[in-house]
Amino acid sequence: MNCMSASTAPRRRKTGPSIEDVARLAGVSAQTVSRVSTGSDKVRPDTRTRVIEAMGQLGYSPNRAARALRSGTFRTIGILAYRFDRTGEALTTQSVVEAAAAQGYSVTLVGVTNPGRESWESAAATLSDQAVDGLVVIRAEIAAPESLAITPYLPIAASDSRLVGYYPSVMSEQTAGTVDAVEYLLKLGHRTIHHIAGPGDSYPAQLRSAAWQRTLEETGLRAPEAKRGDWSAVSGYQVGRELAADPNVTAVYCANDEMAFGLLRALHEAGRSVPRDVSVIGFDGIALGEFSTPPLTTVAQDFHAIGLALVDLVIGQIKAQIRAPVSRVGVPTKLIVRGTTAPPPS
Amino acid sequence: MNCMSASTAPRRRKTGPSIEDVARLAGVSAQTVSRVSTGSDKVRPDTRTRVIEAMGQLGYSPNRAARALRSGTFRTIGILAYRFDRTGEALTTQSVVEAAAAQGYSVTLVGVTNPGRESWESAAATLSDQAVDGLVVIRAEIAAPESLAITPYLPIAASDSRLVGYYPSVMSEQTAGTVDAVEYLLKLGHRTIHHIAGPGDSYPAQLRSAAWQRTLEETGLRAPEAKRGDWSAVSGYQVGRELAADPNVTAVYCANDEMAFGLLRALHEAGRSVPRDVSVIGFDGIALGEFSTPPLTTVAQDFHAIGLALVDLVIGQIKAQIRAPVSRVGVPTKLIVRGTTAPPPS
DNA sequence: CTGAAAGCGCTTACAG
DNA sequence: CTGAAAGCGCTTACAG
Repeated sequence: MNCMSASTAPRRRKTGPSIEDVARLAGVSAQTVSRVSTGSDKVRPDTRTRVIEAMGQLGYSPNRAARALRSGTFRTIGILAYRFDRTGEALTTQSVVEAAAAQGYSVTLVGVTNPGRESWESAAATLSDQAVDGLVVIRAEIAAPESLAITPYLPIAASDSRLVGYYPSVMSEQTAGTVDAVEYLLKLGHRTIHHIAGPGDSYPAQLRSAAWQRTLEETGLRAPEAKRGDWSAVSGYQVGRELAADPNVTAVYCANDEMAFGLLRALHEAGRSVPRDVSVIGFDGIALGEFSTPPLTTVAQDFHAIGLALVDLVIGQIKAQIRAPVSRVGVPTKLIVRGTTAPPPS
Repeated sequence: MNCMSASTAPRRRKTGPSIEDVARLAGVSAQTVSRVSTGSDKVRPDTRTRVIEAMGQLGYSPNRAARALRSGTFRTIGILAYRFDRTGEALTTQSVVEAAAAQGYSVTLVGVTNPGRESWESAAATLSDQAVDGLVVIRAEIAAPESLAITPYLPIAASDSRLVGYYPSVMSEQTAGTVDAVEYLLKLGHRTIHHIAGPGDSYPAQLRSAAWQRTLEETGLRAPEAKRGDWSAVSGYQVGRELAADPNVTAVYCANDEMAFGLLRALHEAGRSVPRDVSVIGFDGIALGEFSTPPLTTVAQDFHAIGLALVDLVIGQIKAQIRAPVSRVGVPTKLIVRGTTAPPPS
């Protein structure tokens, strides 16, 4: 499993040059060095130049711990999530990192290893112990908003349906997105739309299911019984097999793209042609959706915009030194029509 | 795009109780409180209890900045990557977060917004300015290892082919994995194996291409000219169309799964049946690979094991207070045979 | 097992 | 525009 090769000389880690070292070399006070490194404008140009030269020569960079201790700010925001490796979380995290970096902030990941109540409390406890100035919560799958016991003064922004109404929030307009999908299928001529829902304890899943049902009912249709998956492609495949076996099924709205992938395979195996026999729409807009067979029609979320808004919301609060009022920013979804949708067989 | 609703009273953020407050309440010295919070065993049980009670009552948690400043350790490791939202990076990051948390470490993300030389230098500069005790570098796509100017005393572990030989490294055994894939196709009876390579400036891509070519040559075959993609499914689709148009092509080894997805679609559109007419193997083992049509045979990487090994390597160095010798841990890949491979048409 | 003192490396008032 | 002093909240020697 491994092989060792030549080595670097082991040595104790030494701490870098201090502000005093720079001050001495530049012939100024530590005070002035500090002003230069924080970007204050109250320094004479030639003094500044001398200091910057000394910094370069010594390879100085300010000790973040000392700076944080004194100034009371870490220039770091935390991301709290249940997992970081799924589509939504990963894309949002990437966007948060970029947006935060653009404003000079670092990002620390705060994971929750299991979704039980206890671990959320410990995550919250860890949080106050954390070196962050603010917090972004993304799809955290908590049991109850109250269990997220965050210090009342910590700036926070969430993208988690459960937390809407409790904290400043940024959410995709899932209901509108669902309506778009269902109405599109209806307009294509389908007599009813079946549904693969997400897990029952997921609030976004509930939202999408409710919107699907309501849209059908408002058109005077009775919603057929929904199948339920767990977001995974396997689960979409499993419940998809029942759907594929039912000749009355001509259109299915899936609560996410991965389950749609599973359904696509189930339909394929059952010899049902997509979109000739059955139309399928997913939700999320994952990159690979363009390369399913056929390419997946989907309701795409704009995770990039969500990350940006989240960072703006948190950094705004940090700068203003106040927790923002509870609010809700809605980010529009977009129906991307590709190859899995067509009129029903005549 | 948004709507505001009722508000929480805006208030200034206040700093929590200090160690002195706890000491006073518990009737001990700050010293003793410190011993309790750092888990020292030199405290009498009843004293400890009293202190813990006081901590709970006050909601005390130690100020990380002060602790870091005094002790010289942040209990944080940084992850340096070009992006965090692709399969490999996201899965490795998740694994690093879990493993780090298990040892009481937080994880800070250090992104590199563009892959040019300059930004790597600035990322490295930012790094010394960063509050981390050690660094994990994952698939960073740097131009040259030398451009990653890390303080020589910062503990580091990398999972980046370019960095092997420069830093302690953890890598999938890509060459062995490629050999497995190519030999499997050969054993199935294919007369030659075509190849969709990754981008030319990617070292992992070069490794996989070289291993593919060498394996063919060692069997006495001349390797056909490789097509080149950029890791994306679209690129796999584009070069895949040429492959699909060539009747001599019966087997293709793709440098990653996403390009394989693109190829699958190109073959499908060209009316070439998989695996009857053409066999396809990918690399990575993404979750959706099980749900392509047909399910994708692939060389899976164990990103979880990679993350674990990375964390062990870094934290080991932090604890030992030395930069580890340059080493290389190889993590085996695994050929997962699914539905895209079969003997060639007779 | 417990405590009084010093100091980690900065930035924040306060002078000049 | 620049500097001398104080102190952020802890932990690290050093005593006892």
